[in-house]
Amino acid sequence: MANIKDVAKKANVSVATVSRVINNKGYVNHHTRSLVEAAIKELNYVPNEVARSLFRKSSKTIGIVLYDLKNEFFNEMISQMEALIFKHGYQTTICTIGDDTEREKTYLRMFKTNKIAGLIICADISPSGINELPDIPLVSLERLVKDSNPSIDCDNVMGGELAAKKLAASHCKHILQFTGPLNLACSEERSVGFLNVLADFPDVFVHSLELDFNTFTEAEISDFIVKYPEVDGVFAASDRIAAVALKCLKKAGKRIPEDVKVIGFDNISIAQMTDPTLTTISQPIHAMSELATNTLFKLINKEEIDQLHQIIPVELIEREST
Amino acid sequence: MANIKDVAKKANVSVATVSRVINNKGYVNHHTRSLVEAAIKELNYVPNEVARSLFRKSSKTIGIVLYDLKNEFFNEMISQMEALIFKHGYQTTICTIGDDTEREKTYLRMFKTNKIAGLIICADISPSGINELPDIPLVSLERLVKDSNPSIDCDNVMGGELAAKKLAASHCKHILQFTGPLNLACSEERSVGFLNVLADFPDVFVHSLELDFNTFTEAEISDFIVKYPEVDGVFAASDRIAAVALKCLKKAGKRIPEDVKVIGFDNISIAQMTDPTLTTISQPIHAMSELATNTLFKLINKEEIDQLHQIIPVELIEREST
DNA sequence: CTGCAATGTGTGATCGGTTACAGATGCAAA
DNA sequence: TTTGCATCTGTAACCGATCACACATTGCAG
Repeated sequence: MANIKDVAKKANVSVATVSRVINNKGYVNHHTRSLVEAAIKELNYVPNEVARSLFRKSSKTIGIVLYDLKNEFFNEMISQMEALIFKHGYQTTICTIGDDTEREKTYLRMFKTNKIAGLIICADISPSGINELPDIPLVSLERLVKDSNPSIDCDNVMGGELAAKKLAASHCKHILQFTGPLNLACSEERSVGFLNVLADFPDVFVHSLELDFNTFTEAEISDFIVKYPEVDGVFAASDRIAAVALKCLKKAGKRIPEDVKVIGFDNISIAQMTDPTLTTISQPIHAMSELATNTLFKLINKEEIDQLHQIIPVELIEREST
Repeated sequence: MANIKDVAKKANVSVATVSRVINNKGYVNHHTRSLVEAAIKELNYVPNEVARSLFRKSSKTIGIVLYDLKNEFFNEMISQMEALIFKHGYQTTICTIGDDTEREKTYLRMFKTNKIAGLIICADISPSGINELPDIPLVSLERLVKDSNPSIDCDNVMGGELAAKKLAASHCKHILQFTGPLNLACSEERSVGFLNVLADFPDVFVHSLELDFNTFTEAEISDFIVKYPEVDGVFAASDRIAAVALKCLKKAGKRIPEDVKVIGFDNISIAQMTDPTLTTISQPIHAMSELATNTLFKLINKEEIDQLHQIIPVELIEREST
């Protein structure tokens, strides 16, 4: 592959001049410029980004840190962000950390030594991981990392409230709530919003079961459901949980929505494939991804950020299950 | 951040010696080594990968090219591959190209200038894109790119055959087949295998509808289904299509599996969330991802590859829908 | 005691760019 | 005529590593 020296030689100029042409920076005589451009074309020259990154001390890549890639919700997010990152002329590198702090540490080190330009974090970083965070622009999405970094979250409390209002308005009296892990802010907030609203309805009973978003089983859900045969309303912290609950309820002989109303959370595609389709709280994935990406690039370009912590409203999408 | 010179200065040695220590290469006196190691620890030094990449003319990153990120099947693949790539000490960068050849071209150029070490392609590359492919180790997964590159595919023909045998054994006579785009080898092969087997059953009728994996609609499917009220078997080229077909059949008053047997393809998580759960052809995602990644690293390390084009057998997973 | 191999270390070129600085030219204003 | 500024271009340092090569020193066989 041709390099800048080859181009300079072919065009009979110095490498500095070639550099000026390709970066459109500084003075270059019109005629010289066309000579250089001809040489570039002829040699099919493209500048070596690695060399540029070395000098710049920053490579044009953005890292996205995730718990895993198995959640459609996060996939949708990456998809949006990758498109925007590309538009800015950057590469996207992904990294899943799961619960492996060793891996988390290694990945964060890798990002550091690879001089990535920015980081979007949609995962819980361990305390030791926080110390390893590279000193580069960083925004957190759906999971607050550090108070000093910009964050984008959906209004989880509002989501819980909307679900509660809906079930209350449908005269549900015996409600089962399937929460996510309550040590996660998002799960906790959904539950708080939900319970707060229902506290105003003294004749409504709520029973909650805490589940792991990824490893919950059908048995856990169905065992819980059989304990409460009088159930007439369900709120689940994710559509996946809701879909499984729906199935268990049907197996238990319940008709949806006549006997039991079901509300999920996320509005992923599964919500439209269940039978009946699932009423759910929709997180504005597109808006959130865009905000996260744009905020990151503002940081990178040292532009002013109007609001450090942003909370995006959610929406209740009504379908057949209520 | 400290660099190799700082370490050299602190340890009172030359940069070459430091380099020898961190790369464990060449002769280094035991005592000198510990001096250097102490300096490294004290300065919290980590080598700059960008500088290394520049010299090596290759960065430790692997690119994965996809059509998009909205398919759970491919997400599962990326997930597996990312884990393996990480184990090899490499980064993973992802790139979705959709049908945008301009974007495809830009991304491939980016990979070239960023000196990525290898490429895994799970998407259809346009003819012009083929010319832009960087001259680096490359394997194609689920989509043959060039005959000269290693490829890994599942046995789509076998998948079609298994489905056909199952439906035939269940005495289905009026079968609807929903294929993927027939210009894609994978869709075509599934259909060929399916029809080949059924050709031996003169009393079986098959009607086929070609769908796009991503943009198919419920209306398309339901319109097709109402045309054939005598339907008693369905084979879909993906679980998503099968899930929607299942729903349409139920709406049309069919009982599954009593009236109609349904078989999908992929064995993604949706297949277990439908009601009834979906019988499907399982692609060994794990084995395929592992093979693809390992083959790529064999290429990178210039090891021998035993078989250029590999075809992995599939398996029929029987659930409630048959 | 010599010679050669193994061990240990440093110098400087190199990877492929960017850019500070210096030097040259031309032209307008003083 | 001199000064000053804008335009244009090249030289060389620099980004942070690797490694070929040169040059010691040491140990051991002959």
